[in-house]
Amino acid sequence: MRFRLATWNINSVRLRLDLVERFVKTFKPDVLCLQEIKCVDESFPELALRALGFEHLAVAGQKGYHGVATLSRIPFSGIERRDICGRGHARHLSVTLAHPGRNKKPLLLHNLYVPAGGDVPDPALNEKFRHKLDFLDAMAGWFGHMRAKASNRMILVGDLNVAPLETDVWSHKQLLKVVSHTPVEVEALARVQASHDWVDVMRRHVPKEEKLFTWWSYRNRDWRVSNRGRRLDHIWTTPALEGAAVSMTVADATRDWPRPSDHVPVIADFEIGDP
DNA sequence: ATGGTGGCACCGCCA
Repeated sequence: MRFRLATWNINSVRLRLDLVERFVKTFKPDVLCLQEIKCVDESFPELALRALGFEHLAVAGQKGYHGVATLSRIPFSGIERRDICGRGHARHLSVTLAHPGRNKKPLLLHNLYVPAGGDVPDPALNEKFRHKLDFLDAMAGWFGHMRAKASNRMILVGDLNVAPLETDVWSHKQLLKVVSHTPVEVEALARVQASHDWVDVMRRHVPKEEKLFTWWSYRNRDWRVSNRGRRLDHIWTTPALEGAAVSMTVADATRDWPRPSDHVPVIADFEIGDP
């Protein structure tokens, strides 16, 4: 089973439908996970995306904010939306990809949008930061609980809104007190990662000494020159799929397309064996 | 030390 998987925080799917079309025609993903679609299910541009070849769609929308969607050329079953922190936000969607192989072991794909967390990195002063930490803890608890079960073939993608490594930000020192790179968030994300022994696919392909970003603020005029980026978007797999991601690309060319998202897509090619 | 931009819904919130 071979397929190309992409994840992209699109920052309004309706406004940037043309960018999605251009991305799909250029990079030809088989499965595309979107975050921040910013629309309710009813106004999701399903027909236009079906026309691009994605016959299988799962949408978890919400009015105005957040929202995730998973589009696929590969059939899937078992769509699940999970309200991870109990606030009614649409921040998670998982689908079970059908495996054409003989053993048909399920492959569970999680699409996540972790709360950004506001500006003040203090849970006592900033409820949004509190929510972010709670959300990450809930993720760790949930995946830790799942660990006992048979779900050993999972992929997790999305905007996790945390840049864990020093080289995941343009300046480790200058961002230590900036939400997305504070030690308390990095530790919380590390607990999520440890909860199911998740493998950081992007860093299996790019050494941790090298800078690697997926997001550049709209406030930086010349984003490529100043290069004040962060790696907020991630692709993880369970250890059973370690090595299945044979290549990885950050499609940063999209950041120069007209009216871009502030995030760029991350792409991984998977080759998954039968058992 | 500050402010810089963008989307959606509504006269601010969230990123």
